[in-house]
Amino acid sequence: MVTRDDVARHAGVSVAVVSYVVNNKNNVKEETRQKVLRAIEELGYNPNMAARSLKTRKTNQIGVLFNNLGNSFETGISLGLEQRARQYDQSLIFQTYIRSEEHKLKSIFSGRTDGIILMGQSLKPETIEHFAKFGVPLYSVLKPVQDHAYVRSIDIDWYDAMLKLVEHLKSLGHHKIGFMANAMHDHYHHVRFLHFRQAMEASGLEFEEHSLLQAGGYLESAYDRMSNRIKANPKLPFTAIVCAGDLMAIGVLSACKDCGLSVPGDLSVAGCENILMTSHTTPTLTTIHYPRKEIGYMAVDTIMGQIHNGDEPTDSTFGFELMIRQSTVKPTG
Amino acid sequence: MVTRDDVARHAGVSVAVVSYVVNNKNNVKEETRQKVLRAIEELGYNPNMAARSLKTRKTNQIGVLFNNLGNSFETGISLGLEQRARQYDQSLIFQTYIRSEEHKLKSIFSGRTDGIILMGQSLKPETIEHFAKFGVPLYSVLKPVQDHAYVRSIDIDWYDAMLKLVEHLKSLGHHKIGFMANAMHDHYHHVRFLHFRQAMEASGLEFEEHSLLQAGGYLESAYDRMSNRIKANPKLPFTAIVCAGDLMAIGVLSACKDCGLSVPGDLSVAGCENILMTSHTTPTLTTIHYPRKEIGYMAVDTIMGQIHNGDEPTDSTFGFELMIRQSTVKPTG
DNA sequence: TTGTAAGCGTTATCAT
DNA sequence: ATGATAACGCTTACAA
Repeated sequence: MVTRDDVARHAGVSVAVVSYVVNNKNNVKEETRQKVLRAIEELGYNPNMAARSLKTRKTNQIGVLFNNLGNSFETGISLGLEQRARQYDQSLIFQTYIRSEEHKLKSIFSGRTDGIILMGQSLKPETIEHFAKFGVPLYSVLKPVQDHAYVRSIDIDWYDAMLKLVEHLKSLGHHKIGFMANAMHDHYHHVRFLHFRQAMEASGLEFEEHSLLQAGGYLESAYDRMSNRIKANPKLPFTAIVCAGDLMAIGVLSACKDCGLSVPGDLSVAGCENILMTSHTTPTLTTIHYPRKEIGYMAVDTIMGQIHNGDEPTDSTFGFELMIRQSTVKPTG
Repeated sequence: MVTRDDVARHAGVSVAVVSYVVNNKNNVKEETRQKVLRAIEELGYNPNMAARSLKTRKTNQIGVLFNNLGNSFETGISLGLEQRARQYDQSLIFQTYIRSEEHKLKSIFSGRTDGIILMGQSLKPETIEHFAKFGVPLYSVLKPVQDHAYVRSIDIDWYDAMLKLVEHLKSLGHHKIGFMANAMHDHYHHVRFLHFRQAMEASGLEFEEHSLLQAGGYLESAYDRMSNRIKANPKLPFTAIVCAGDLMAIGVLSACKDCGLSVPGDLSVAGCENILMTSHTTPTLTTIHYPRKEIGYMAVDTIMGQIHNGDEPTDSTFGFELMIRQSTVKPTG
């Protein structure tokens, strides 16, 4: 490892001068600067980030808490996060969130990160307050189920989105609409479910508890859940189903195909995210466009404001769009 | 921020003792240990990782170089990396690799990472030698196009895989086989392409240059490329096409559908990765199963061996499996 | 069993 | 314009 001392010695200046050059201070004679730059070049010197962080109390790293790296909805958001973070010269340090290991986050991120971006997780108050105490900003993409004063978020207006989707289905003639979501109560799908129910009510439609299908994870579990449901009783209590995640909707599509249920003939299916795949399924999938990249950008902008300017973040919502495609049509009969 | 000094003062012991306790040294009286633990608890203390890294010269962070966070093949590998890294208590710091910004990696990772896992990138020799000089191990999932003595890799045997795939198509009666890949010459698709050509030759089939379709990125660009190709001349010079990436294959499927070309009736299509989606397309996709998670595990195991035991890594290959599904059948006519 | 103190590679204050 | 030097929070001989 080449240190600043080595550079200083090599260039025949003091360690301070090397720092000045590295940090672009304007108080260094051009000649000296060149000498130092040459030394840096010759030795292949790069400042040690750990040492720098220790001294400056800035890490230039932002933590990102995933739920599932394999979910293209979440990676789509990260794509936005990553691009924007790069512009700020910030590195992202990714962690998959596992509730039973939540306490580890405190040590993992200690002195490692200037702020943390969540993806809808409802952290334990104790954890949140730990970070609050040490002034580490938390900001969430996707509104967490459990609200906490220290964690503001950016999301779309799910109530409005669900209302549009439900109204769309209703206008086609659907009155019995099912819903499929991740079973975890603190999962971000829960927010979608709550708003779906409200939208149903506002539309004068009744939602029946047995029309809620819970599936553990993503595509495969949705496929299994739907297949089993159909096999148990091919007569479904709804003519359309909304899936909290697009991957789930694709699993449902696939299950219907394999079980001989025609979509959209026998059942209309809708998703909630507009991941790329949804325009390439057969049939193409009606869904809500979630502006992943833009929201990723805004999340980074916001947390950077918190970190560098001490901005007080607020909850904000971003526009969505209802994408009507082939998977939703008038119910038969 | 609570420091070790605060804890020491609060517990009425010296700073060293706090360190002993934190690092589970066995030379601390049980009573003192309890006192310290209580102080840690009460103050909400967590060791500052930056400071610890500086002293111990271990960061417990591993860099991961992505090409595209939006590609589920790559995120599938990361899923394996992440899971295994967690077991070693290592954090992953993700960077999207951009060739024109490659030099930045040196500073970004300086003092930040104990090793770096690549995903098939051919780094510039200068960059590789920089990390070699400072003893930062580099290890690649996916064999890079450009070989370098310092960068060993784990991958499947692409020649064998392509041979199996080509033989499968040949046995169905295909003699003209097209190939679609990312155009970048240093992209990991290139490795697949080279082995495909060898496999064609070994199978006694001729590969014609105009049967190589290059598409920039992933699903959408593959879709565009294929659509344009069909529109330009619906009579394709091949009866089957192998796509270097599954997402590309899905794009091709979609393009064929939209252009009125039937798969597998008019054209057989195969992929190379077996991402989850490939078993849910219409038709389901013949592809090569790439054991992403297992390879991710092994990559972490290997680099941990390099980091902690100074192991000399070697190139290794992992088993694959040919997944024959609906998208490849006997050519008509 | 516990404490003292040096040092990891920086930055930043204060002299010069 | 440049140079000493004291932190930053931690680990680890070595001393007590």
